[in-house]
Amino acid sequence: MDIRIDDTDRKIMAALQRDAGRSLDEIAREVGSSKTPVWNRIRKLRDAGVIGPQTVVLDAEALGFEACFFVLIRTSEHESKWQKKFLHALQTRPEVQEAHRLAGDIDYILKVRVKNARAYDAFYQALISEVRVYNVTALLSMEEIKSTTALPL
Amino acid sequence: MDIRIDDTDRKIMAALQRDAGRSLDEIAREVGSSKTPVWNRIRKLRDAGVIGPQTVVLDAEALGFEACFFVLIRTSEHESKWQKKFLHALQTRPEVQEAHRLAGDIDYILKVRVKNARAYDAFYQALISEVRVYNVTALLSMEEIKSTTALPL
DNA sequence: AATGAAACTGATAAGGA
DNA sequence: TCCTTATCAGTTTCATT
Repeated sequence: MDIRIDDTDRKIMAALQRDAGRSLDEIAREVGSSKTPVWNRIRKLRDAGVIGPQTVVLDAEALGFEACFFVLIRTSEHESKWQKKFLHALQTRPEVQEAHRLAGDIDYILKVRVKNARAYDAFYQALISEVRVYNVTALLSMEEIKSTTALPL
Repeated sequence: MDIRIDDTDRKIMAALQRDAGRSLDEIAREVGSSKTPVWNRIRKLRDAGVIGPQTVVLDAEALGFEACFFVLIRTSEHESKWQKKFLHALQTRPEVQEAHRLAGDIDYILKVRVKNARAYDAFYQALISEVRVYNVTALLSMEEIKSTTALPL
């Protein structure tokens, strides 16, 4: 299950991150190779799960998602039963775009994208009624300065 | 520049978010329409900028990006000259995957993806030597519970 | 919205460095 | 082993109906 990733693989992935909606020929030209080897490498990386699904970036604001919150959560509960329920709630709710378990003082951070402040409140009320949390701080984004999923390969 | 987005448009975008690497025929089947109208709608949405670039999701861990920090920043400086410099620093540094200006107590939040803790420290030192900040708190992610860019259309 | 035609692309096979 | 070339079914793109 070990996979060797060389420089050409990295170049291909960088090219795909930049714009995955291009032909193999164009990608191949960009990385200085040709169709077949590029295709084989992409397949290899996909099979290994290094390259995941292909998506499009949508304009959240244009689609009415005008509010974005970062939510800092502290909890006193750390039993596996509680955690399971909490994780399930996060996975299920589509407004949760990111969720991380943290080291230290704060236990979890969420990124929550909603249409407006009222929708955030609805989310918040639903969450705290589902699982007990000790302390919640919501940080409201005023401006998205940067947003990318690209890794600096 | 106003664009009307109807239910079919939303279905198409939802389908593309799920998996953009499919043929028009498949997308059309999924949304219950056919090739030509779907193609015309996608083109319209792309031209309007609602549908943005196409990318691939890469496995950060597999590529050696094993550390992810959320960085909370407070600053005392609010002049436009400082801000310009700060924003430029964020835009330029590839380890910054997200940056938001916040309302309230904390001024900015960053999501920083790096290979390891040492790389984070290098980033941090470089940042504070470039621009003055009053207070920085780094939250270290132990586990990425959820990560998606999909909007719940 | 369906048809259809031309250009382009993805996917694979065969053979070479 | 990895690359190049050749091939062709499938796909995109777009004009016409």
